[in-house]
Amino acid sequence: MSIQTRRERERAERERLIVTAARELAEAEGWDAVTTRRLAAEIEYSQPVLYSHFKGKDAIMAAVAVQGCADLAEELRTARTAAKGVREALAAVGTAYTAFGRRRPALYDAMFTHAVDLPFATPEAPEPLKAAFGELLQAVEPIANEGDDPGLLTETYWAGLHGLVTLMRSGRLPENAHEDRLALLIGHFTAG
Amino acid sequence: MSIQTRRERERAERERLIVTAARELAEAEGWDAVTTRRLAAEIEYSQPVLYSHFKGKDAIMAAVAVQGCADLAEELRTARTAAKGVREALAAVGTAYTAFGRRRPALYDAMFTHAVDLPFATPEAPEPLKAAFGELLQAVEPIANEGDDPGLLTETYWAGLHGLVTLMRSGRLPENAHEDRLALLIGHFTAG
DNA sequence: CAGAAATTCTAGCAGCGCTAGCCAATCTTT
DNA sequence: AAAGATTGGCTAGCGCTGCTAGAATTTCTG
Repeated sequence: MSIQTRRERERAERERLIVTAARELAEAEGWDAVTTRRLAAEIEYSQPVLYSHFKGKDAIMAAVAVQGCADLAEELRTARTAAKGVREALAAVGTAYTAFGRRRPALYDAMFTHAVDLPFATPEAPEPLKAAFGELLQAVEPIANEGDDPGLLTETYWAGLHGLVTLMRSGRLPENAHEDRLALLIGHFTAG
Repeated sequence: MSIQTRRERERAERERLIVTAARELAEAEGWDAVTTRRLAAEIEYSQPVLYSHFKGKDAIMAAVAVQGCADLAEELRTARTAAKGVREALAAVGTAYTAFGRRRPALYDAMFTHAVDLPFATPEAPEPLKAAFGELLQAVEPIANEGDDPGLLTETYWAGLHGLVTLMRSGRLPENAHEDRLALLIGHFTAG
């Protein structure tokens, strides 16, 4: 029993090592640099070891994405709780969200851009995903007009933020006017 | 001279053939299926011929994206001009945009998701890109509050639409509530 | 018709995700 | 404590990718 648990503990630790190495490598050099060979070298094991933990590279990215959602949720929470009013909270959360996307592009891509086999808008979604969405929801809920579904409104607000981040990051929207666009988006959501 | 022009004409025709084949293959089986070998077989030439026309696969995708923007611009124009009022026009354009993204996902990805080496928000941007954005702009402009930059407002509206399309298509937003979210987005932009 | 020039093809490189099958270290049993 | 069983990691390699060098063929020129 003790030996068994020690092994399981070591395995879990190595799994965390893989996910952390993948995230750090992706954040440092982009996901293109995260090859299974490179990742294996980074953790000082051979390639097949990765496949004893994860089904494939996509599953590793999914694990990184889940971890990233926890980070995002925390940052959103901090921003939201520090804001004074409901309008300020919505703005703070929006600013924190887009800042996260710009500061950690590779992580953001794993979370919200890359095609990934994760249940999102369902009860089976991993806890960190629901937590991140929940932070948005708590910021949006107070400014929802009666009759509006807060969940749907949050999804729509999220889509706006996501669009801003991705279009800007791919060079389709100029970076310098980001603050103005964000203000416009927030303004149109708080005005309603 | 005549021989020269004939050759150039044939070359241009083959280039169109490549772009069309790439688009059709992508729309039929997804971009993963568009390998240089497969594409070469499709146009009945050998692989290196592709590289005499385009710098690489990404350049082919960029060409497909430009073509796609022309398509989108046309559909947006149709939707906009058929609408009765300014609010209806904004809604019609938004609906047409998201419908385009859902109906032609591979094309949409090449245009707005895939990292692509195209000048977007500059005067040097290809004409079809500016045309597509121009359609959005013409729909947004009439509902802009005074003091708001219509260009920035259009970019923000675009971001909202883009976010809805991409998050839904990647399974992060449930498909069934799309109409409701779109209505919310439009509503918050027309309410101003 | 022969030489020159342009164009297309064959063949191959390096690297990718992923896996079969061997080998060694570890645990169990006598 | 030695022998057998089992777990686990490694080496090597498959089929594929985007891309390219250089041979070969076709086309035009003198």
